Amino acid sequence: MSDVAREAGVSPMTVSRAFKSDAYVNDETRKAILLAADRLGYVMDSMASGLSSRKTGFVAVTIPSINNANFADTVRGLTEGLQEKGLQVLLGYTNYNQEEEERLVRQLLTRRPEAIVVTGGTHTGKCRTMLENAGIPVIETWDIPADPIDSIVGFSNAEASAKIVGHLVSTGRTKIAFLGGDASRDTRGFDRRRGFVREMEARGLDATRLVEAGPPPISMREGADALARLMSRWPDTEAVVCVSDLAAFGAMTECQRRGLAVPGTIAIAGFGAYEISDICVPPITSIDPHCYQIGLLAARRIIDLLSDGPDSGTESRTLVEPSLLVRASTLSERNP
Amino acid sequence: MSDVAREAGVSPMTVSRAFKSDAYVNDETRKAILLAADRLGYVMDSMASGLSSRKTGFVAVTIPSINNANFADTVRGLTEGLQEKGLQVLLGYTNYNQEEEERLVRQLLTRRPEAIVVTGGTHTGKCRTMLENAGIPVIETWDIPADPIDSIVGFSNAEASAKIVGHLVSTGRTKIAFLGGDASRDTRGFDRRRGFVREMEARGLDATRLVEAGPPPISMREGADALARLMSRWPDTEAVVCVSDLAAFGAMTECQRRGLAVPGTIAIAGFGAYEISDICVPPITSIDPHCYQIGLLAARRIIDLLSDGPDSGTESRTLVEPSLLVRASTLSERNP
DNA sequence: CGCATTGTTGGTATCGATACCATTTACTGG
DNA sequence: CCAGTAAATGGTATCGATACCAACAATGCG
Repeated sequence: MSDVAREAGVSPMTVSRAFKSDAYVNDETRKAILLAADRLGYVMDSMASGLSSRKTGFVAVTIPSINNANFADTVRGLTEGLQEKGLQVLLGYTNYNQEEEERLVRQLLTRRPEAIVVTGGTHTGKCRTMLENAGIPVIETWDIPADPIDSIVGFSNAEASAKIVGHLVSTGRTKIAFLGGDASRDTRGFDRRRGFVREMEARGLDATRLVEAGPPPISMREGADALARLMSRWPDTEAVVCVSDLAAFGAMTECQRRGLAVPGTIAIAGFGAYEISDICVPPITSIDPHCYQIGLLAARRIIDLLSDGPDSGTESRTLVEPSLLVRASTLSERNP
Repeated sequence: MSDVAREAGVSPMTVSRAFKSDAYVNDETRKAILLAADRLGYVMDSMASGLSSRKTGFVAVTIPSINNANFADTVRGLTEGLQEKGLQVLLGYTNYNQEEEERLVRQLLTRRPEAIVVTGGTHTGKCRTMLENAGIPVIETWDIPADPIDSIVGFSNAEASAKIVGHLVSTGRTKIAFLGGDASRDTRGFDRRRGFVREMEARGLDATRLVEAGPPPISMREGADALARLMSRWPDTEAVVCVSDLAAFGAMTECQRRGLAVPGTIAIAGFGAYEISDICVPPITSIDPHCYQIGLLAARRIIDLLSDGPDSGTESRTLVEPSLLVRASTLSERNP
């Protein structure tokens, strides 16, 4: 920076100001400085800037998997929402593993982010403590934790399942199964299953047709395999609620291979509004959790918190209502 | 850090060493220091550490889109390959836009990464200059640029297409179309198209059946729409090579809707070895570019360059050979 | 026993920027 | 004509760590 200052014939302090947009600098001076910087190929050092100003411009974000279009959409919403304020997303993924999340959060906090966004509301004790003591806004997303750390931007996974059950029952089906992952690791998947069981029982229906497809993420292949197991154990199943569209699509391909008509013999519903569920034949009924919107709202919340001080007036619980997308895979039996 | 030093009864310098794994510190002293740090809830400041040691621990990575399983796999490979050396990926995406890439690279360089990985070998002039002058290893991936900036880890998109053409011709098909994106933006997609045209012409076949599906990324829906246009213009088409599996799957669903048998009436091939092409019915012939491997090899290359000095002996061109995955969607007409 | 070596710790300058305060100049209004 | 204010710039301390050198104890060897 002092090289640039020398080149432009000003003090380093003025160069520093020229790179901030808001400061008092003469327009011509600034122009000359930026030109000099360009000549020398100088680019600012945000690390040093952050150390001095105590603003790194980072927002840390953790997601379970980078290879998942839903979380990717949330990250897009975050990135785009934060861009206008010059904030940059620092991304990490946990592989659906809470110990990994703890390690990751520790690593991310060493970068002194100005806020942190985590997926889900269940963490190890140490991880929670670190988040609580970090002294920055913490946003939990994709869930509605009973005891939030700070702010949340999410929806009820359980109610989303209930919504699907309601829809399936309204089409005249009662022998309904749930196809999901191991309970222990994917807490959101588990919530969906819990919502399924609760709603089935509330309607006096059998809620024991539960198939486990393995640890998350559930692949299409695992969805297909799980459907095979489901049909061999409960051959009279009329509908299956899947933990995600990927599992649902896999399950549907298995039906095709077995000659089971969808939705004639069995109805299939998914979760996530992935593109595939919209375009496959038949298209699959799904829940749109509005992933991009979650990211955008989290970004807005962060911007509010960072500008208005930590106890901004707005509600710290931002709820997003998932939408049910009824498609051909669950058309009424009477109206196929 | 000096708080921790006081708590543990040592100097700040010793605390600093206790947090590095390689330094001379008495085991008991270290244990006491880590305990004290835990009591105080202290986490290191990597930003300050990086400023002082001139090692930020960042490796910058740019990909066209975060919402793409192929690039996500490459990022996974990078992340996992770099983890053991304590290097952290700093990710950004360009939306398939070179101006955006330039902006992004500038932003990333302000974070003083120790190396940078970019997707593709085509950049704006300024972007290229910035990369050349950054003074860090630069890895271009997913391509084989004619004039690389530094190292490359990639494969020939054109040859991958040629391989598919060869396979289709070997099944007895000659009226083959290419379904891809606008040439201007997706350079890798354009290379695949170029490879297609070259190989068709080399075999004396008509290489004019080219359908454009819009700017990248090409969605499944766009693949379906493009197939519709293809069939209305050239109804006798026997096979279609798609720029990606997503477009290919979309195209196949359109065939299902139109009652065109795959592979009986028309064969379909994709690119990318996405899970969907393996599990859909029929499964779709594809090219596996070994995305994860690309990331892993790039990580290895970076580790080599950072440890052995900038002119390490190993070849700076690391080539990955894409594999052709022959599946039912292109089964021979004679043998359906 | 002296001296080199190894293990362990501490002190000081420094990384590259900004916060904060001081200073200079130009301009306004009474 | 001068105090008062705003615009523009400069100087110094500092953010939180590490590099580098120095110091000292314990150990081993001839």
